[in-house]
Amino acid sequence: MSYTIAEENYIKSVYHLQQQSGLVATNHLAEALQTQPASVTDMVKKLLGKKLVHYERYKGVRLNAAGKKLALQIIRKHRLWEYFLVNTLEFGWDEVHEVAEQLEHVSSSKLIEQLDRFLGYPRFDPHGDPIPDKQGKIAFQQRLPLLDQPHRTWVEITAVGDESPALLEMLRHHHIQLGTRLRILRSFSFDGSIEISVAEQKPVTISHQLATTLLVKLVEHD
Amino acid sequence: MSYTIAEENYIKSVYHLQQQSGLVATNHLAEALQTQPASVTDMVKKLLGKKLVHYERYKGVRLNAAGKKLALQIIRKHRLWEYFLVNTLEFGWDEVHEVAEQLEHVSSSKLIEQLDRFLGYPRFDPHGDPIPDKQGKIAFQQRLPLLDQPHRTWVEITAVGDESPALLEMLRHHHIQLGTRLRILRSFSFDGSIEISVAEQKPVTISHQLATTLLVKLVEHD
DNA sequence: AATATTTTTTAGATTTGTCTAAATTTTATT
DNA sequence: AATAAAATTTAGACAAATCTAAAAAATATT
Repeated sequence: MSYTIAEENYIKSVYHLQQQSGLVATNHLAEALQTQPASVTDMVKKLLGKKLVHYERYKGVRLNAAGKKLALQIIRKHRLWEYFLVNTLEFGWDEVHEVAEQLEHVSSSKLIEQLDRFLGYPRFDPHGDPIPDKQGKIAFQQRLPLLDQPHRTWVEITAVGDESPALLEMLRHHHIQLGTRLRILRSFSFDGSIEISVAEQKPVTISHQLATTLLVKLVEHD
Repeated sequence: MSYTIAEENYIKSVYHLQQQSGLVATNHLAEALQTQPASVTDMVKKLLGKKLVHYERYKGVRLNAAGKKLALQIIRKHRLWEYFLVNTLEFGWDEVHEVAEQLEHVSSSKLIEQLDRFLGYPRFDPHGDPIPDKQGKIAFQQRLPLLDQPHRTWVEITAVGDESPALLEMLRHHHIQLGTRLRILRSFSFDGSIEISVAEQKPVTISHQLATTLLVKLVEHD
């Protein structure tokens, strides 16, 4: 079975939206896909016909097993291409999404296998999101809000909240990227900013807004 | 301006066909694109509307300057991807065409720039066809039929006639690839086969059929 | 030159994915 | 519980790219 680009985009959106809401509402999907609710109803019926979703009129839509499997394959392709663009072609973080949206619809299992191999079977994309493997299996990694962590505890950045150029610029300025180790030294109640120590360097202060975009895992430090 | 995949495929086909015939006939284009003549007429009118071709009813179609420029950009993408697939992802020669057909329609000038850079600005694809540069300029290289070359003259393989798995297997067997230097030692009138010496090795005999697929340039040998 | 054949175009239909406007169902409010 | 508001679906239309069948033009043949 092969699917159109439109179908693949719907499946991907349903996957992402149902992570939060369980059943996905027509309007919600229309908003995400920048289209009209009536168009969504039409397409959902097609996906139902292709046995990729569960659907009840006026209730909402969600992926069945086949739909989830397809979604994971599309997400795999998207994230592998993002990894390629950033790590091989030296794209900035913030420039990859649109291109990966196109590349993810290229259909060739050999292409994806070989790309995965060439890249060294990466398990996380440049934003810290997991790359499903060939079987659709997703590696788990902690993604705890940095701000919830106790002071002086060493953590490692595992993901970032968004992929805007502005955030990228900010993180580059502080020499922070995925994998960077740091710990909170203190926090200021005045503006919610925090003082952190990045990888043994001398402490710097970052804004509350920046801190909220950072997700971390706990690490033992030696 | 941006173009649909169908439009790009038509432009590419017209480009290739007009290399031979000047004006491209409707049936000829239909044959190349595996579609009906009526569909070709429809699309050619669209391309005329977009000012990419010259067209006169019942006469034929050919690219104007804008159409040629577009065709060269598409061909550039196709051949860069083929080079990538063979040299980076270790595809066989014969496996790249279909995938490159899809990749060539991904639209991102940064992607192509960076890919070109990553690959080291190659000027010829894995079949020996030239890769147009950013400006659409094509490098020239001799492509003389091997069989026309005088005996004992050193030549270098610059291109191959087709991209079949069968030909690839045959060439691998003889350790012949693009860039291989060889010379004809003698030819046999019985079956048209020729004896060649590949890069100082001991002579081998190859069939007439194989010899006709090989294109070469003259080289000075020391 | 008249006729037959081939090529090309036109006319009208189909599929995919979308839209607007109207109708229907569900949910919220009084 | 009745009514208002919001969400969703249905009906009918449209653009892109294709098709088949018929008409028109160009080319070849007698």
